[in-house]
Amino acid sequence: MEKYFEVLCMCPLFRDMAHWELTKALRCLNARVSSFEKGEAVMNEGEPAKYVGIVLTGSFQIVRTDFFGNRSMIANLVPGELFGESFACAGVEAVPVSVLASEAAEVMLIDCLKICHSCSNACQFHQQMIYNLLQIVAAKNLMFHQKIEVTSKRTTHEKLMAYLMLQAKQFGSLEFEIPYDRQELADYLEVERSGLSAEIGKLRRQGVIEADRSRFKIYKPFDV
Amino acid sequence: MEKYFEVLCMCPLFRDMAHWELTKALRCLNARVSSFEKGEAVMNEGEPAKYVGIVLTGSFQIVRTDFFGNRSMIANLVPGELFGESFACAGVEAVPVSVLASEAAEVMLIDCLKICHSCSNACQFHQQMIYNLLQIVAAKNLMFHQKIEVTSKRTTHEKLMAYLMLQAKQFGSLEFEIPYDRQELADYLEVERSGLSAEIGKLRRQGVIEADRSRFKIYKPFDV
DNA sequence: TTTTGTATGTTGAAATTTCAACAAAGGGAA
DNA sequence: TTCCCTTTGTTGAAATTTCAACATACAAAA
Repeated sequence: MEKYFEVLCMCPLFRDMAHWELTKALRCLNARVSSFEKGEAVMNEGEPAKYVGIVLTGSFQIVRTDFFGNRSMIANLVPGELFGESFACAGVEAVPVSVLASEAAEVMLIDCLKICHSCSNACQFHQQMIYNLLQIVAAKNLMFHQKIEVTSKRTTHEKLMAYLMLQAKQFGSLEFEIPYDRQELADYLEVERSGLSAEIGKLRRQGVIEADRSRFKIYKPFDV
Repeated sequence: MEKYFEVLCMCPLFRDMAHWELTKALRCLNARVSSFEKGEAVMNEGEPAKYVGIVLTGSFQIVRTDFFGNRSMIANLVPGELFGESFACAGVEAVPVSVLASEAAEVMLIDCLKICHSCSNACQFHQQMIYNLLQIVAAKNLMFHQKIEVTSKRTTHEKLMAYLMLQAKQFGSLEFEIPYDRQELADYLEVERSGLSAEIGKLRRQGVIEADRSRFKIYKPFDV
C-alpha cells in the first residue's frame, strides 16, 4: 500500500494527514486497490452507490449513455481525484453514470459509510475527512458549472472556443493537451464528431488555433 | 425568528434538531433574514462566495448570463432549499451565477465559515451540520446530472420530452406544474424560446401533451 | 516494410435551430 | 369595459447541425 502514498498525500480527502495517520486510516477504512484495463468499468450505470473511488494511476472517464445510445462525457479523472463520492453521500440506489478506465489504471475503493461514520476505534480523522469530502463535493459542483458554461453555448464553434479558453486558463498557457480524443471531446461538448472536426479544420485554416490530435494551441484568444 | 421554524425544520441543514437547539444554533450562527422583491438579486455573478442562503418564503432562480447576454437557467429554489453552499465551501472568489427572486421572497443568510468551523461555545451541532451540508451538496450534484441528462439531448423535442418525463417522475403524476415560464424553460433546456413554443404547439396538436402556461399533462408517456 | 484497424477530416443533403418580426392571448389596472 | 403590457404562439428565411458515407492519416502489429 505504501507505494501509493505519494498520490494519496496529494488527494484532498487525506489532506494534512501524516504517513502514520494515513496507514492507520487506510486500515480502519478497509481500503482496497483494484486494477483495470483500458475500457473496463469500475462503476456501471444503474448500480447502487456504495464506494468512493480514488484514482491511483492511469485515468478514468465518467460517461453516461442514454436510452438511444447517445454518449455524454461528464469528466476525466486523473490520479488523486475522487469519483462516486456524491452518489454514495446522497445514497442513490442507481448511479446515472459509468466510470471507465481510459488506459490501464488503478483505483482505491473505500466504503463511503466508513468515511462518514465514526468507527468503534474512535479514530480522530473521521471528522476531518467529512470536512475534506465536503470541500471535494463542493469543488465538483464548480466543475458542473463549468461544463454547463461550455455546453450551454448554441453552436459548435462557441462550445469549442469556450472549452479551449477554459483549458488554456486552467493550464496557464495557450498551448496545452486535452484528455479527450475527437469523439470524446464531441461527447463532452454534446455535438456531432464530424461537425466538431469540420469546425477544428476551419479554425485551423483561419489561423485561430493549431490542433494536432489532443494538442491545442490558441493563436487568437477569445472572450467567452 | 420563530415564525420560520416550520420551514427551517424541513430544511435538511437542520435535520433532526429540536426547537431549542435550532434557537441556539441560529444565534450562534448569527443568522439573519432578508426580503427581496421579484427580480431582485440576493447573490450576483462575480461576487465572492461567503454566505449560505436558505429560502424561507417565495422562490428564487439560479441563472447565469454569459459574455454575450445569453441566459442559462440552472435551477429553481423553493422554501427549505439552500443556495451558495457549494461556492462558499469551495471558497470561490467569484460566483459564476446570480440568484434572483422569482416573486416576493425571504431568505436566511448564514456565514458559511460559522457552519464549518466549531465555535468557541463548543456547540454540539456543528459536526452534524457539516455532515448535513455534505449530503445537501451531494444531492445538488445529482441535480446537475439531471440537467445534463436533459440538455445533452440534441433536439428541442428530445430535451422537452426528457424534461417533462423527469418532472412527471418527480411529481409522481403525469399532470404537474413546472416552476418556469416559456422563456425560463427555454433557458433551462438551452434552446430558443420560439422553437420551444413551436415544439409545444406541435405536441399539443399531436395529442401527446396538454400545456396551459406552466401546467403540463402528458398523454403519451415516452422513454428517455 | 506491409498490413490492418482506428482516429480524424471532408462532404453534401436532410433535418433542425436560430433569428427577427409579428400575431394572438392573457392578466391587471384604470 | 377598455387599455396596456407581458407572455405565448406562429412563421419563413438563414444559419447550423446531424447523418451517412467515404477519404486520409496515423500507429501498432505482423
